This record gives sequence, structure tokens and C-alpha cells, in this order.
Amino acid sequence: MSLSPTLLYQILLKKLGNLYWWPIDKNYHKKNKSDPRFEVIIGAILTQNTSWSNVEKALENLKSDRKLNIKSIADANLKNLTKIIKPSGFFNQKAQRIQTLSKLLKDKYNYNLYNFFNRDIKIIRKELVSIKGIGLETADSILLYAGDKPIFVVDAYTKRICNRLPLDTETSYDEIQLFFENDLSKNYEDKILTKVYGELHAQIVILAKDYCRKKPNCTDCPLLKDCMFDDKLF
DNA sequence: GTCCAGGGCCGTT
DNA sequence: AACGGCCATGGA
Repeated sequence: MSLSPTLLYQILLKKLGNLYWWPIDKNYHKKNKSDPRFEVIIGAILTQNTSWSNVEKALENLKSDRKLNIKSIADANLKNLTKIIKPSGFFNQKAQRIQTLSKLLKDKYNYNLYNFFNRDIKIIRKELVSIKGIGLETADSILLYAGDKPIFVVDAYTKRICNRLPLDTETSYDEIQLFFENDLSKNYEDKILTKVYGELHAQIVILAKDYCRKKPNCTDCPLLKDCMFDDKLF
């Protein structure tokens, strides 16, 4: 029998456990900290084709300058912002991108992420994708990890794993996303779907980095028994 | 030194 | 629709 997204999730959950990516601390007010949802939004853009360790450096720079908030980035001098986020790479485009989005949150939503996220998922997604520099994956990462919305994020790793296992799905972003969501939503309650989608995406990233690499490292792979890919032919 | 990272845009075919 | 070049730092 072939692998389904649900079975994939169950296997990875057993082997890798919960990864708790970008957990949103809802008591951040009491700790006098900045809104963690905004940090997730900025992180989602800074991590485009970039290792997370580099993104962390850029986020630390923003924090130590007290610039990790909507107003500071919206009103920042673009050249200065570029310098601050330099370690994240592609700094010219990324500075522009985080400023464009921050200005939208400032001008149209009055700095209020509740106003921004408390709408239909598809409407928010369309608005995000209409911003130059925010594509489908970045938009969905923001919706899932910052907006707490049940939407499955598809990345290059997901596509690679679908090809290798294989998982029987089409190749376009939206088709792959629907393939995962249709299957998982049949097997899990609505109220935990956001959690399931968030964990599975994170688990797939770990799987692809540690085992299902470009040059595959199948020894000790959690999916060895369930995978049709033959690394001896590679 | 080489490879690659939790993409997206733009131009060409 | 699909593909190539480009953007750039830092760790393995």
C-alpha cells in the first residue's frame, strides 16, 4: 500500500516527535515583549532560500535595535534597514519586502494584527501574494505560523519527498497543498489541523535536511521501509 | 574551494 | 507551463 500524508505524519511524529516551530506565546503582553506574530511574519520573509541560522542573526539585530515592530520597520530608512538585516542575505530585496508589508499593516490595518488576520483565509492569502516578494509559500507560512490558520505549507522539500516516496499528487503548488489538506482533514479534527499542518511541515524540513537530501542519505531514514526510492540507483 | 539553504521575480522558450 | 539567471550571506 502506498503512503498517504496522514501515514507520513504518523510515522514522522513517532520518529521525530513534536517540533514546536514558531510557537506563539499568547502571554507576551505580561512579559513586556514584542508581538511574536510579527516576528514570525518577518522571519517568514527573511528565510526565503536562506538558512535559519542566518535569519536568527538578522532577527537579533532587529531586536537589539528595537526595530522588530511594525512601526519601526514601516518608518525605517531603507538603507539602514538593509544593513541591519544583512546576515540574512538578499538584503536589498528583503528590506524592501518587509518594509512594504509593514507599511500595509500600518496604513491599512492600523498596526493591528488582529484586524489583519481576523478575515477569511483566502482573502488574506490573496492580499499577501499580491505584494511583490511574497509568494505562495511565504504567504502560507505567515497564515499558518503567525495567523494560526489551518493551511499546509508546500516547499521545495515537500515536492522532493513527494517525488521520491512517491506520493501520488500533481506538481503544482496548489495541487500538492490540496492533496495534503484533503487527506489530513479527513483524519484529524478541525481544531487541531493548524497544529498538524505546522508539525508536518516542520518534520518534512528535518527529514529533507537530514535524510532525504539532494544527495540522499537513506541510512537510518525514518521512512526507509515505506519509501520506493532506491538510493543504489542514484 | 564547492555546495546549499524553510523563495520569488523576471525574461525566454 | 517550464526553465534559467539572478539576488547574497554564512555554515558544512
